[in-house]
Amino acid sequence: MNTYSRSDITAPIVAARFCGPPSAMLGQEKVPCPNRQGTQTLARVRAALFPHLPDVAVCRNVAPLRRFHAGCRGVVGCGPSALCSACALPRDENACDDSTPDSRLPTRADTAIIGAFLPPCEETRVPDPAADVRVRFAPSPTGALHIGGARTAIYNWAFARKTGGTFILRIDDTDPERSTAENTAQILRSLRWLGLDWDEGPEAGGAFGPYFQTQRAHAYRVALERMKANGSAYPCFCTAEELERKREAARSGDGTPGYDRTCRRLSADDARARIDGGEPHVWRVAVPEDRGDIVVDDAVRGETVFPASAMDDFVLVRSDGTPTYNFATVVDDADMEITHVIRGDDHLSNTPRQILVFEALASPVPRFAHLSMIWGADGKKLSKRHGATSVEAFRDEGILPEALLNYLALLGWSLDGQTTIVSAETLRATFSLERISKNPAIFDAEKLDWMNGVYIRDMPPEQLAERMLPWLESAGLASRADFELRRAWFLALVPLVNERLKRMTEVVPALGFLFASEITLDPASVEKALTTAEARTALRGSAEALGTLDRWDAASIEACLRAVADSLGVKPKVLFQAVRVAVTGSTVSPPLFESLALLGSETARARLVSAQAATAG
RNA sequence: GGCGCGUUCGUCUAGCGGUUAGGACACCGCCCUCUCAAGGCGGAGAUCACGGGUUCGAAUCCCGUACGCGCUACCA
Repeated sequence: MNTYSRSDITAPIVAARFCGPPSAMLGQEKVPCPNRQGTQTLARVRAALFPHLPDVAVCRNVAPLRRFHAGCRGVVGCGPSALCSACALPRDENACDDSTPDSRLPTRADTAIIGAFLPPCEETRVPDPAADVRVRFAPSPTGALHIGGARTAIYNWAFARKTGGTFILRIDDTDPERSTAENTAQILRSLRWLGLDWDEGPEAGGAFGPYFQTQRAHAYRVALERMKANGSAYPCFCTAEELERKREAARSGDGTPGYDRTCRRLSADDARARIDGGEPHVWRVAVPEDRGDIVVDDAVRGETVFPASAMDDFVLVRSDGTPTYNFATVVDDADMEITHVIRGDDHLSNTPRQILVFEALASPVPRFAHLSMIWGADGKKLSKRHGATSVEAFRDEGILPEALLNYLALLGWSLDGQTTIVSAETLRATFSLERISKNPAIFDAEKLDWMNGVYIRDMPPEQLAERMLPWLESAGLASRADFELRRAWFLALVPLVNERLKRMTEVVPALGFLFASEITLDPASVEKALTTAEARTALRGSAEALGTLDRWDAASIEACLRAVADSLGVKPKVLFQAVRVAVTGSTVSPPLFESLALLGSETARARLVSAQAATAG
């Protein structure tokens, strides 16, 4: 492992590819690029604005904030990953710490502020979206991961895997009231349970962090500075009451609601004076006057056009300094170089607003793909009333992760219209944005159950046995030690149930009679199969005959019982049902002879006897 | 109110100008069978929301209408 310490920094000057005004340039040199073949042009620039810094160079369009050790504060834009440009050592997240910033080096905020004053770079990097896909799933930890979010995560993951891109997990925890660490933990757990792995994000690290919005305050500050500098953001001092009044007026008026841009007309001096005077204010985007209609080329919906006139100067930063959602996500997406935004339909109307911010930041606008919502069976928004909605609830109700993944993947996406069983492997090999459907979908729990059954049936026996154990354990019927001790016996359980289970929760009711020492006979079953004199005779005959068996296996038991039925003149079916109820407690059970074989001769005969006693009177 | 999105069997979907509108779940029937399942075979189920166009021809393209949903916050 490569280690790194602050003293390893030999040059106090941070260099990067330079594209600022020549007057600011102190020197220029071509150096070998540490990250790829060839050279890059480095420049040294006097940043007069930042006297506490040494000579600094930045390029605003070459991803100025990327790819350096967390503690290095370096700047570079050259290829994905590999070396830290400030120390030229391989990046190793764990070896760096960000706790003691070096005052000689520009902070991230500094570099970006400088960038804002520089003209656009001639060599704007044109990302090739096909070659370098970066997608993100950005849940808000205000609750458990629900199936809508899970589906969004699945699509993002599948798309990243299919394209060989990067899947990023980011936590949108800007709502301090409702965001909890436990929710975050649960979301990570749910994603992992589904088999989704992320390349960057919590517990995975990555060069574009931090991945929690609450830790990204500086990024929002920097972005706002840039927007202030290029005139795309302005302070607004209007009070809530004033705004409310304006909204009312607009709503009853010509039908173009939104902020009336009063404060946009303030002079710069005026605004500065009021800010300096401590007057509370928010920051708004200045939607360009000459901006034409905004078209969103959505991968799912095609081109949708939003009239620019409908865009008002919405708030970017609240009066308490925190960013609004539409600002924060864009800053994050821009900083993290997200190429494709795959998310819920409810954000489609926000997209033109966000595009405006991307443009103001001079960042490439990602491709969008908006997914339709998932509804409950009644066509209403999914809620507790519809039963399980969180991933963990499905887990607890005996749904297999691969089944939930499969079901959710097909709820809004199709491979070919025929295929219904899609493994994670085929998903990651075949997923495409083009085959996402536009229609909202209603969640069909019955189909999920069917699919779960398919996965249970198709599972290798050893694996099913293994997966059944936790359910038996939590019911107090078996233990791990038990399982290890009698592996063959547990394995033999599988064929009894694998064709009969829809959910893993059914394991215990289906197999309980094989574990419990005592069983209770289901009254309705007794009524149906045990009340006749014929049935009691059958039980007695069966108990006796089985006692003489020297081979205790399914075939022998079957032969024996058929012989008993024959000699007693009782219909085999009648005898079997009587025995079934006596031994399993119910008219519905796994196959009788196999069940008896696994139960053991002793217990089986004991139950036949006690059932006679129970029904005698 | 304004803007945007959506509408193919009960449900999920295929379809991208010419199909008997295909598949899956659920449902019904038959077969198999020691119960329940699973499996096999078959069936019913969609005037492609509605109304206009364009076209020789439209579920597919265009325009309206209806209904549903989203956004229109110093929510996310």
